[in-house]
Amino acid sequence: MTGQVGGTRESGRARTIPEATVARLAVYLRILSGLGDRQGERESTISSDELARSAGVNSAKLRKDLSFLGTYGIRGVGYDVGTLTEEISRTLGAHRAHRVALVGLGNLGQALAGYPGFAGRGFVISALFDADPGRIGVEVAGHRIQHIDDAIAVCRSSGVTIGVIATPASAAQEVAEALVAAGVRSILNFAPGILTVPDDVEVRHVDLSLELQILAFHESRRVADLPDGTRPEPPRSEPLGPDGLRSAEPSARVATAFPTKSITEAVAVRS
Amino acid sequence: MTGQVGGTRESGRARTIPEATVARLAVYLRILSGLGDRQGERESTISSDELARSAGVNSAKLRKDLSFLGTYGIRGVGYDVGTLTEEISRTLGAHRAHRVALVGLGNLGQALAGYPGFAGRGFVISALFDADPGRIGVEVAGHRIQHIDDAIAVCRSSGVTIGVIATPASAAQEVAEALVAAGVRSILNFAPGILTVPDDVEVRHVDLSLELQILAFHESRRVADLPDGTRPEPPRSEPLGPDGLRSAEPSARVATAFPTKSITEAVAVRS
DNA sequence: AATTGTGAACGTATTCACAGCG
DNA sequence: CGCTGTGAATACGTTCACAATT
Repeated sequence: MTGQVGGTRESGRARTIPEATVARLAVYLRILSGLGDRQGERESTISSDELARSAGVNSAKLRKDLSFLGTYGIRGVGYDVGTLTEEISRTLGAHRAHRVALVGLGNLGQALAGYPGFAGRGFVISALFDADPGRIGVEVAGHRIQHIDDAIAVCRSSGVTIGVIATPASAAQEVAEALVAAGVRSILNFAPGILTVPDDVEVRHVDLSLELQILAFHESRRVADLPDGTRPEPPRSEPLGPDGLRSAEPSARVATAFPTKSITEAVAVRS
Repeated sequence: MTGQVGGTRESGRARTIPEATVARLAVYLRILSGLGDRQGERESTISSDELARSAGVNSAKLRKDLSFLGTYGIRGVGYDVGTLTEEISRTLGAHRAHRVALVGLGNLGQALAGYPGFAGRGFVISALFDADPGRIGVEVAGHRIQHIDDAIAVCRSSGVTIGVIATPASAAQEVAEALVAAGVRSILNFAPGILTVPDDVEVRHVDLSLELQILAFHESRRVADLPDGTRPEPPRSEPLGPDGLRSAEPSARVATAFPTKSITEAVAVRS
């Protein structure tokens, strides 16, 4: 929320790093990491322009981002891949393994438990929790699911620092409180809805239906506004329908309030 | 990327709506929708302050957000829940059902197929695609998985407007191109890595490992700030564990480059 | 000659604070 | 009197453009 995230380093630069930059550093790191073994040749440097293109940003932004880490580039040459990787890695805390507790093992939770991006980048799943008695004891991704009521003890004793919530929305707040009580200060929340936590707890919220609605907004804008044929109504279309059948379906109108509330499965309810 | 998203309405206000506002409108809408039937009583108005609190934003921001839709509040009173719901809904295109194609039915894809947030908010899954021959024909969430090569024909004829990519990273670009060829202009991408698409295609990227890394960064900052300590070693323990149990594990050091590249499952590779 | 690092300009988003209105 | 709507102030983020540097 602050937009600026602090930290002090012994020697030189790097005082605070903007949030937006932190997110991109992770992207750069992924690209740099992939570079290492992908290129058979030993490419040891990369220019801001090249890296920026791979990351889908412009090079000025990239250079400014990197400048928050200190001065690691070589003018006229570029950045040493090894050094840069190391530096970003250090900054992001990617040197350490972080122990993760995953709460809620419905469809989504199970998918997350097996997600290579978790295990593959220094995130170690240390515990799985659920409230459903039918799930307790079941093994998923090499871990036995434990009851959420044991979360405090288990997380504390195993040093969990990151919690992932993949429960229905109705359980999320409660789970968050348990995680906080267990000393977890970083939470990744997949359940819809706001989580209320102490100020020193960092919450990131991934809201799938929100993303879809943002897309839907843009989608609607496309076809809206036909005052003067701005949109060439181009490639798509097809014998899509009788009258200028819109991409969206006007007939299948959707209630504004959410319809069924049918908890088809675990994962996340409502919305 | 413009930060401002356009649209014209016949009568009055609403010219362009900031991206940040669009995202929050979806949040407000969810809250308003939930309000309807949850409160037994017929609460017909809500103040900016109340709604803002539910949404986790401050009330000035909320009012400014709503002001982009037009003037629907009543001074001294608040907003009529019904009107406001309707207005936001219209703006977000939530009146229409949007047809969604989901590509990649590994763990994550299957979880998404059953996700209530998709079906529950006007998003209709119309087709499922995969490239794995072993999955073709399998039924998931009431749909038979089809081969990705058929995506163009199927999406066109069924009027799909939104594509969701839940394949491994290696397949994502190719899939995106197929979707674009099929006329899809809105893509939600769960695969890590950049997607290159034409300018008029809107891509939203959900990157799970990125989120974790951002959390890890903050996690590291918590314990960092040692006067000199090169190796950020012992995070001051909290009222955490018994002995000085560290939040992050210094021993289980993690390679900078990604380790195995083991494509454990579908979902998304590397990172 | 090529490429970094960065101050200054610009654009976007948030917050303040209060006039205007029901 | 309470609450909205919004201009003005501020904070944040991106882009420009060029001097510094290898």
